[in-house]
Amino acid sequence: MEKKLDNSISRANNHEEEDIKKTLKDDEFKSAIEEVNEIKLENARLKLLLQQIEKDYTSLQTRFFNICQPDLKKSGSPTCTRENIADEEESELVLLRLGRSPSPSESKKVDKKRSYDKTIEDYPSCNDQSNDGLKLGLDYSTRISEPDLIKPSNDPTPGPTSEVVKIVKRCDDESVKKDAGDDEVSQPNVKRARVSVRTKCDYPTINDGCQWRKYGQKISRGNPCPRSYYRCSVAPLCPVRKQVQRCLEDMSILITTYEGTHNHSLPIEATAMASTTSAAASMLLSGSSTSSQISKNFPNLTNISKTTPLYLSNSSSNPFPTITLDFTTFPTTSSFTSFNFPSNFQPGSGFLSNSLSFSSPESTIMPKILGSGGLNYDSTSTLPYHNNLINIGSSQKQFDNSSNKLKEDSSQQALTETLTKAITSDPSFQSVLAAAISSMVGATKT
DNA sequence: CGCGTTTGACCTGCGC
DNA sequence: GCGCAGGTCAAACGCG
Repeated sequence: MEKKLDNSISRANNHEEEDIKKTLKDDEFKSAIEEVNEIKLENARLKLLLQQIEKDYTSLQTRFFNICQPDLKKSGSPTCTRENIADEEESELVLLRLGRSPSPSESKKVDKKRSYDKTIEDYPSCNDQSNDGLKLGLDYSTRISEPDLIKPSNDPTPGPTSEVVKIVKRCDDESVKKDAGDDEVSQPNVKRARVSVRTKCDYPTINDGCQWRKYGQKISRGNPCPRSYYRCSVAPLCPVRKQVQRCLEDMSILITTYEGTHNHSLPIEATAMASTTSAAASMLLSGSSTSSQISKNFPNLTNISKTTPLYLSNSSSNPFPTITLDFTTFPTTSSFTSFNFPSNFQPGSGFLSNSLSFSSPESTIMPKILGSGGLNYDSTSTLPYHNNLINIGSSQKQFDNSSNKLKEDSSQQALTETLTKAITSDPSFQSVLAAAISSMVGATKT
């Protein structure tokens, strides 16, 4: 009897406990839900705050850089730290390298020069090319099969377009030896690459967006037109130089030869030309580690320069590898808005023969290009380095008039795959594409 | 007055 | 070693 009572009592107690537990759990659950909701709200607030901070940060970066740039230019003493500059560049700027960096000997020379020239150490933000700022690296290494190297240059068949890129490559054995003895053995040619640009221009010089200061003029042998020497005046220590000379055969043609690497951020409007010359220089240098290697890779280049009209009057004595870009079909009057890589690069020479055509500055928006199929890289070609056409811009003539029109109908996925394949398989394409993108970014920003 | 251009002198590398 | 040619320097000059 007692047992029964005990059992009933204990049962009642258990029941009570369960009820209590249940209510407690409900309360906990409710409070937990409330807590979670609060956290969610807080999270949303924080997200908004973070977005606001990011926005402020970006705008401050822009303002800060705008303030820093004139300071750099005027006083020559940077008012911003290297980290700041790097951060600024990362968000705002494209640092373009033409493939030349000051050699130690040049640095010494600079030290001896004019009093207002500060030492490179005084100029960390300009000097340090390995900083973390956003740079447009245009390095590329060729993958040429041995038969290609040996392939003779007996067939200087011009490319499909009438525009001619004359690749003038002189590999003076002496300079090669000298370069090999240099401190910068790893990139002996890099600092000597020159890009010559031929344009029809009525003005004394083309407006490439950069600021230049004339420091000399000389009448060179074989051309009565004086050659003018310009230095980049954007930064006091910028080693980039350009020579401007009228073409002897056609006075309306202006030959502008760029040499060196901008060690500073470039104005947006200067990126188009700088990226073009960078890409050209990269193609010229083509990843060969030594001058002799380049000489071996491109045995036909001397023949090309001899068999085609050559407008570098000093080409015979020019010890630097020079690539000449012919833009004479695009009259260049005020600014350099269109440029073209003609397509007569000889596959056997190690240069890819892609034709890069930017025909309109106003349609240079990357998503549009990718989305519209305006950019076409035919990866199905049996010769992946031969006659591939890249057509970027609003003008669809080239695109429509060729069999490439079929590509318009291909699916977006196929296009993406093709692009991916093209980009990953061809380093040259990467460098050209990088130049294209940077110039387009510049065009869209302006 | 500051900045850019002009121009003759000088430096350097290369070929003979 | 010498001469030539390309490239650079720096004082003079001009312009706004």
